[in-house]
Amino acid sequence: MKLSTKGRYAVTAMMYLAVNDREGPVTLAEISTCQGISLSYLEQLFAKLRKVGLVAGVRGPGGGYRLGKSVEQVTVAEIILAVDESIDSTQCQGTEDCHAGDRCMTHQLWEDLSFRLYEFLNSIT
Amino acid sequence: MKLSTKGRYAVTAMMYLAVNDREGPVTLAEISTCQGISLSYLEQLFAKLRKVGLVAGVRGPGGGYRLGKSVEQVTVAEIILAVDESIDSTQCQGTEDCHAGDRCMTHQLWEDLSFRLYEFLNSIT
DNA sequence: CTAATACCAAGTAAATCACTGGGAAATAGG
DNA sequence: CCTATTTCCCAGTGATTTACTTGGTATTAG
Repeated sequence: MKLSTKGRYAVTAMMYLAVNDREGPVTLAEISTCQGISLSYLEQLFAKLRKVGLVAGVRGPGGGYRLGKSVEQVTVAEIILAVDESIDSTQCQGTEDCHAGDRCMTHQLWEDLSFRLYEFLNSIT
Repeated sequence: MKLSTKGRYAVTAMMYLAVNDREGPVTLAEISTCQGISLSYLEQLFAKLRKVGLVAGVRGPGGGYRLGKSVEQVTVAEIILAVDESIDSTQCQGTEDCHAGDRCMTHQLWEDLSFRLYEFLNSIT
């Protein structure tokens, strides 16, 4: 799980999409000028969002993007995982015991915390 | 607010420190072999942690690091903020209204979410 | 005195970030 | 059919960050 500007861009863009959904598809150019991100960078982010079905593209003039699911079904964690490829788990898993037979107690603690964070980020847009 | 491997390293290292605190200071070399991080990289992380008083170094043989505060007073958010320099806020703050007088509604939404995340990360080690 | 440790600084390959540029494909409106 | 608009696609690029390496200096227990 990762949380950087990239993920923030994706989340705010999705929020923008959710807010302005009823009036037809939303142009990437519009989001670009609003959020101050370059158009092509947004394209890359939305390519990933489209790949997991979070958004759907509508081509041609008057086109743009709309949400792929209903607003209630989209979680923040989902968006971030789609855009930021998640980081690998910890090393030293079970094989080597770190210190006096502690057996990576801290790693387990971290996994607990990580899971709680993930659960938290499943609060709806 | 940022959340990457760097922050995770710091948090797990602090956990390790908290667990093995009673038996004197903990060596960086020990943490290094346990977590699979290079010693000098750990030094850099602990330099930042020491700067904000989260840890205290003990020099000489038999030395190492111990916690700067009691365990209950250390929050995860604190550790991450000490290590990962936080990212700047959003652009377009109030000055330019994005679309049909929306006035950066999505940015406000993001700030709400960001604040809730921060509040959540103030759960003690 | 010596070894172990924290401290400090500079540099480095690799990855990632945010962006630029150039296009192809689809499609609404004329 | 033509054109403008938009999504889609791909390749490259400077800046920044990551995680590490190297080479030291300062402190102190034994």
